[in-house]
Amino acid sequence: MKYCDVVVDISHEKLDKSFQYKIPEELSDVLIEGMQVVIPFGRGSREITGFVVGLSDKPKFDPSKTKEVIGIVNNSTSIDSELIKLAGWMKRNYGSTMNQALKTVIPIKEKSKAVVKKTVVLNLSEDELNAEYTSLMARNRHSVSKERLFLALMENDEIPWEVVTKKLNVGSSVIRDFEKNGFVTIRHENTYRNPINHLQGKEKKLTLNHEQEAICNKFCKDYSAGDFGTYLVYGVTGSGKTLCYLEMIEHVLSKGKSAIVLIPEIALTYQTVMRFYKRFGDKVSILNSRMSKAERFDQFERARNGDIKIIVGPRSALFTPFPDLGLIVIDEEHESSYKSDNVPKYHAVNTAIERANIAGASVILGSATPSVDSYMKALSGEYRLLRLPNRASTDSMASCEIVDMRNELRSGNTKIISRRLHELIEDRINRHEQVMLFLNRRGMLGCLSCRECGTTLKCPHCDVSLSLHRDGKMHCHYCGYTIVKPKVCGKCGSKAMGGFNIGTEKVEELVAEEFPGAKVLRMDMDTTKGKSGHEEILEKFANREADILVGTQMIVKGHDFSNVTLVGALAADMSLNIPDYRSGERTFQLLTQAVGRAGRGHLQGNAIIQTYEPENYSIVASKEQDYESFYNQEIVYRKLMNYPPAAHMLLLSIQSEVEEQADGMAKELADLINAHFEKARILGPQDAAIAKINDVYRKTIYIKDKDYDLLVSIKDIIDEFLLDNNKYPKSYVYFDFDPISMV
DNA sequence: AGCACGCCGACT
DNA sequence: GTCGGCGTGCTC
Repeated sequence: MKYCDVVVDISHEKLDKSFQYKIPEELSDVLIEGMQVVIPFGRGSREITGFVVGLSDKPKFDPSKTKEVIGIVNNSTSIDSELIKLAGWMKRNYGSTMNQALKTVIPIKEKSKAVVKKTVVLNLSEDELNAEYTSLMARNRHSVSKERLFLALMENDEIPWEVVTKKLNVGSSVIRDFEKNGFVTIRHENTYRNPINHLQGKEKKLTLNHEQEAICNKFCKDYSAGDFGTYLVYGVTGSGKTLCYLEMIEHVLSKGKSAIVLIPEIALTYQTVMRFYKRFGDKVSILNSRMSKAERFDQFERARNGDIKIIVGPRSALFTPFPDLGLIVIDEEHESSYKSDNVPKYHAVNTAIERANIAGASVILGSATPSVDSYMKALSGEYRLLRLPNRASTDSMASCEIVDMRNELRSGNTKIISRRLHELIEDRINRHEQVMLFLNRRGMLGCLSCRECGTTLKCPHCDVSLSLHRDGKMHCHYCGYTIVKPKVCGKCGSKAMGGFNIGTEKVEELVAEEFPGAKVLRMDMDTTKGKSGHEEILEKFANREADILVGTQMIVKGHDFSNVTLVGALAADMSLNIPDYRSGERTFQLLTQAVGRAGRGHLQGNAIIQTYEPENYSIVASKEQDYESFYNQEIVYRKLMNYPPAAHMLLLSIQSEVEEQADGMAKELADLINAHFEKARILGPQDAAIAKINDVYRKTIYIKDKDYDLLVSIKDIIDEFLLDNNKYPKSYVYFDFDPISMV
C-alpha cells in the first residue's frame, strides 16, 4: 500500500501539519508530489482539498484509521500549479521538505482572520428580538450562551465575529442556530487595505536618454517577439536604472501582463515606492516586513484577482500569485538579503529565473556592482547584458582618495579619523555641507581585553567577544546576552582593561568631541529598532537637521542626499578580513556604494577610504569605481580556488548543544560523503567561524563541485542516512547551497 | 475551521 | 430516564 502526506487547505494553526492518506489503486500511478487532492477530513469526513507534500510506502499512523484519497483536483487554477511546481524545484535545489517549500511559496496556512471580516448582523426588529428572547426564557431551558448573544444583540445590532466568539464566548454552533432561525445574518467582507494611503501626484513622464532608450528598446523588442530571458542591467550609480524598469514594466503591462519588483528591504522607502505609484497609480501595491501576515495576504489576494498589476516588495514578494506574470525585476541584484536564511535557503535571483521559466516571463537583474556570479553569466551569454555606463545627470563622480592608516600610525595619529579626513570634515562643516561616515561595526568597542594577561571578555553562550555599548554594558551581538562592564579582569584581577575595534557609537562620541559645532546622527541596528526607525533618521538627515551621519552599512544603501559632499569609510578593510570567499566582493560593493553616495547633487564630492591594506585590489578598484578591473581579478581567484561561480558549493552546518555529538555526526557525515563520492572536494569537518552561538556548537563541512546535481545527490544521501539514524538525537544538519556567507 | 462527543441541567 | 444545549478537542 502506498501512502501520501497531505497539507489540508484550511487556514488554521492547529492544522498546520501534514496528514497521511492511503492512495487508492487507480491513483497510485498518477498521483505525484505537489498535486492538489480531495480528501475526507474530520469526524464527518467532509470533503476538503489539500496538497500532496510527500509520498511513502510506510504508514506513519495507525493504518486502520488512515483514510483514502478521494481524487485529484485537475482544474486547480494554473497559478497554484505554477507555484507548486516552483516549490518542488526549491525543495530539490535547496534541500527542504515539500511542506517547508510549499509554506514559503503559498502562505495559505496563516491565520486569515483579517482577510474575510465576518460580522454578526441582527435581522430582527427590536420587538421581534425581545419576543424571541422572552420566548427563549419562557422555555426555561439552560440556554446561557443564547442568552448572552440575545443580550448583546439588544445593545448592538452588529457585532464582529471575534467579539461574539471570544469575548461573549458564544460558540459557532449557537451562531449558526441563530442564522438558521433567521435572527441574524453573517456578513462576509473582503477588507483589502491599500497600504499606500497618500495617493496624489503623477510623475511627469521623464524622457529617456539615448543609453536608456537603447536598452529599453532591446528589451521591448525581445518581449514583443515572445523572446523571454534574463537580463543583467549593469548601470553605474545614477545612470537611471529605475527609470528603465518603469519603462519596461509599462511595456509588459501593455501586453496584459503583471510585474513583480524586488527591492532590498532597506531601500523600500517611501520615495522608492512613490516613483512606482506616481507612474502606475493604484495598479501598484507594496509588501513590507512591517505589515502583518494578514495584510500581506490581502495584497496576494488582490494580485490573484487582478486588482493590482505590480507589486513592489522584498524577497518574499517573489511569490505573489499573479496569474499572468510577465516580468520580475530584481533591483540591487547583488544584495545578500536576496538569499533566504530560513529553510529552504533559496536565492531570489535563481528562484525568480525558475519562476519566470515556468510562467513564461522575463527577469531583469539590476546593479551598479553586479554579483560576480551574475556578471560571469552575463559575459558567458547565459544572461543578456545591458549596460548603462554613464550617469544620467551632469553630476560628476566624487573624487576618491585612499588613506593608508599605517602612515597615520607612524606619524603619531592613533585616532580613527585620519588627518586628511579630519581636514575635509572641517571644511564641509564650514561650508554647511553634509558628511557621512561609514563603519561596519556597531557599539562602542568591539571587544574588551586585559592588558596584563591578554584575556578577552567573551560571551558565555557564543564564541564571540562582547561589545561595549554606551549603556555601559557589554552586549553579545549574536544572542543578546548582556552584562555590566567589569572593572577588573575576571582572570587576573588587573584593572588594566582596554578595548579594541571602535564601533559606531564610539565614533559618534569621538566626532562630537572633535567637531563641537557639528550635530551628529547615528544610524545602525541599535537606533533603528523602532517601527520606522530608518526613515525617521534619514528624514532628519535629509532635512539637514544634522551635519554628520555616522552609521553601519545601512547608510550607504541607496539613499541619495544632494547636500552630502563627503563620505568617509573609516575601516575599509574590516569586511575584508572575514574568513569568507566573498569578502572581497562584499568589500568592493560596500565601498563603491559608499563612494557613490558623495556628490549626488550639483556639488563636487569627495570620498575617503581609510585602510591598512591600500594595495588590495578590492579597495583600489572601488576607489577607481572600476567594476571590470575588480571582476577580472576576483574571477581568477574564484576559478583558482573553485569557489562559486566557478563551481558550486554546499555548506553542511551541523549543530548540537552537545559538542561531542556535533563532532561525531560531522565526522560520520564526512565519511559517508567520501564513501559515496570519491571525487567530491570536501573541506572539513571543522569548527564553524563562530564555533558556538547561543550554547549550540557548530561544525561545518564544505563540498565544492562544478556539478550542482552532484551536490543535490549528496544532500539526498544525507537525508536518507538521517532518516533511520538516531545516534545523534539532539543534533541537526542544515543545508545551504551556494551560501552567501560561510559563517 | 467545523464537527461530533459527552457532560450537564431541566423536564417527563 | 431522556432531551436540548454548550464547551471541548480532534481531525490521517
